[in-house]
Amino acid sequence: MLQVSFLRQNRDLAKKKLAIKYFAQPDLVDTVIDLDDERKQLQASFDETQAKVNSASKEIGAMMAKGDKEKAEATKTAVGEWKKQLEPLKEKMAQVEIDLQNVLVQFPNLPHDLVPLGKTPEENEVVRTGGVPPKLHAGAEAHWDLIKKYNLVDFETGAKITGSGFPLYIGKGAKFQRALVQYFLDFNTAAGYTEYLPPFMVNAASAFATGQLPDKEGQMYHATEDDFYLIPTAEVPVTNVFRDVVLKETDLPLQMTAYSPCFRREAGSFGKDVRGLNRVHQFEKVEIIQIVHPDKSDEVLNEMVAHVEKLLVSLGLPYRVLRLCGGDMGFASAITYDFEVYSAAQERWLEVSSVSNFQAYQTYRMKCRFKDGAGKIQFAHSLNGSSLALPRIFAAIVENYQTEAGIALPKALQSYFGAENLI
RNA sequence: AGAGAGGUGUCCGAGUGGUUUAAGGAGCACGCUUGGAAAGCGUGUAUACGGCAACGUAUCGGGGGUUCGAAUCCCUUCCUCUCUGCCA
Repeated sequence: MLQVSFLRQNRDLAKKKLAIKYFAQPDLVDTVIDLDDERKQLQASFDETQAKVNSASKEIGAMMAKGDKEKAEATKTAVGEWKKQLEPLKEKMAQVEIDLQNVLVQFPNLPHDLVPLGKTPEENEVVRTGGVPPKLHAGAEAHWDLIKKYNLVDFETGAKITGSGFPLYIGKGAKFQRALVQYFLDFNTAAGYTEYLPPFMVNAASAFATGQLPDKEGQMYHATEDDFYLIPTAEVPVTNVFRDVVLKETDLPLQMTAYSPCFRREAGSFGKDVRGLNRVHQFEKVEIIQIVHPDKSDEVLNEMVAHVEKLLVSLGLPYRVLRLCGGDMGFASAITYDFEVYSAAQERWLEVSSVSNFQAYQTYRMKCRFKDGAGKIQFAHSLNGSSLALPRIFAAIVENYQTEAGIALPKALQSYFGAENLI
């Protein structure tokens, strides 16, 4: 959520930046400031009247103590009049605050200065490329054929149990998932991240704090009986650990990593890119999350990108790093780097990680603050990234490491899987 | 799931309608004292909004209500603990 004070001081800049994100109603910036002016005025007159009520009430107490009943009754009548004035003020103030909030939550985060202009994924900027695409043997297959051939994943039975997009991993396929999760978590904790295993359902307050509500309401599975949401990423529960918390400056940076299944309805993504493991409703992911000093978030973002890059290099997968353009970036992000790995058999790039700096967008929403050296309370910055999402990594490894005899494994994974080859 | 007890500041903890402007204690910070430290003494020690400021308003888990006045009474909801039940 953007801060009113910031919009007030940077009205034109905010509009310009919102345009980079293709936000349709830049004039809502003016609406916010107008509503805030109204709120201030209302509060001033409310406070003034309430102050009179409060001090008169105290006087009544003193009069009663002295036994001056008549005077007390007269004061009561006067207070009654003020309270009548208070009622409409209170209602109006509540309404203005709701209106203000409703407008404010519509704003996406403002893009960082480094964010390239552009609307579509084609306009994302390739920052760098690494690794070498393997030369596959003739007759190399896409992962959806390989997993069937070797009985690693059964989509049909998953569909029977739940529905389409809920894969059933079997045998070595299941064990490989476990190996990947273990490897990723170890890799992250070795770099200083603390491991968390969070709840996989969250309440509405948590979903709101990280920006899933109200923006992505329809993208989450909702257990209506208890009003819980199945998490679309571990970012939601783990970032919310620090909701309504005032940290010490020395607590920063906080580095967390968490494994979780992720549940996404993917409403509206028909047809394209849905084959095999490319897009599913439930998948496994290991996430990294940091809460840092605002002066440090640019630097930390680069560190996190380098960390994920190192992980991909260790898997021997060809990859590229993209800096997302304004139109392709997420709602809450100020700047995002996507990692894509090259799937040799599909001959295309698959997104496997997304690393973002949210700056104070989430922390302001969820009131995650810290007390600086001068004793001043400031909003921290939050960042997160996948390290990594499993299905597409699974797909890429299966495809890129296939041989005529079976499927090999990256060295780093062999001890985790307990064999040199997957098949 | 049922019955009961609770939820107060950084922490412990008092407080069943009116100098509570949330007692008292601990911790922490600063000062005095000291050769140095401890003890002792003094001062300070939540957040948000409004205001240049003085200050005002709100907040005793959340929401709502009664009252001139609510931490205190009522309703509702969430959470914690104890017992019972069920269960991995």
